[in-house]
Amino acid sequence: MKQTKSIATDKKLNAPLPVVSGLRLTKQRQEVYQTLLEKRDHPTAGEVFKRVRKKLPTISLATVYNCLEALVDHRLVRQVNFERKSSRFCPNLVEHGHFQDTSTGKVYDITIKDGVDLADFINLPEGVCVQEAEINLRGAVADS
Amino acid sequence: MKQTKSIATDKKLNAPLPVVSGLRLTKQRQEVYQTLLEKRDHPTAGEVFKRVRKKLPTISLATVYNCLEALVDHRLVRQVNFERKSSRFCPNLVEHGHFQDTSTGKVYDITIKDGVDLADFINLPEGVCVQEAEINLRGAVADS
DNA sequence: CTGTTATTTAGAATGATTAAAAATGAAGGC
DNA sequence: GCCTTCATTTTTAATCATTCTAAATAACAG
Repeated sequence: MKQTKSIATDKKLNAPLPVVSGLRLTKQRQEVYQTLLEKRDHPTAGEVFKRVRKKLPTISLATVYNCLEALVDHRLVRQVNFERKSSRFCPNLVEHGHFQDTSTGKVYDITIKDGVDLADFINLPEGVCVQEAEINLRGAVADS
Repeated sequence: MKQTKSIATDKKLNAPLPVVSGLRLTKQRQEVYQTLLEKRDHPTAGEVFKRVRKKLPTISLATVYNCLEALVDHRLVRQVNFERKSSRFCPNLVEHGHFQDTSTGKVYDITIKDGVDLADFINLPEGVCVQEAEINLRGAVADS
């Protein structure tokens, strides 16, 4: 029984920031990452700052920006931009798009149909190699 | 001979800004719109400002922003955003996406295959009505 | 444990965009 | 065509998110 709660599991719960070459492990980065995992509502840097401060009251906003940048650079987090508003951050690494409800501003992940490839629906010019693809939708949600 | 150069033709060449309800016709708006039509390289507001000043040397940057906003609001121009960089502007009203060459920063229109619909490749949740769709790609172009 | 080097911090600086207020000009009615 | 009204333009200042700077701190290697 005790065995079922393995160290590995604990690590996964409390320190899930993967060890990646070139990314030094700091408590700020771990907490920022943990915060993104805990509530996947696509928070802005300012929102992440507010949440992380509950655990690390002395963290600075610049550090939150630094951490988010490091996580994005190392492909552990995706940065989502809608219309030059504040960037939002998303720990979902599965290829997906985003939908923003124009009345609430809330952002939701949109999954892509299985087996669909970019080249299936857009005309890519010769010789281009797509490194990042962003699909951002905005619209209304029927209130139910 | 004089007749062949009709008023209608002149208007089309020099004042192609469509008359749209609620959009008052000003020389600033006409020139901004004309500038976007003349060189479809997705200029930023600052770039538009530089170009328009050649025709209207007294126009202000704020006016360029105002004009672009008016054109976008009236759906005569599309605003294209890549990664919180300066917005770019595009007079192509046909549904299309954009590709940015990461080495030059240049932005190109990407056409969507005929008859393809959003719902064909993404899973849209029940009750959502998509009002705007943005497809932004970034990558490299093989030099030839 | 110690040195090296990246990271964090606080604060200032930047850059794109927007706002405010006064001056100007477009469109409709006479 | 002229007047009136209200939107638009202009200049300037302000805002906002984000980035930079320099000093203090903390990871990680050895």
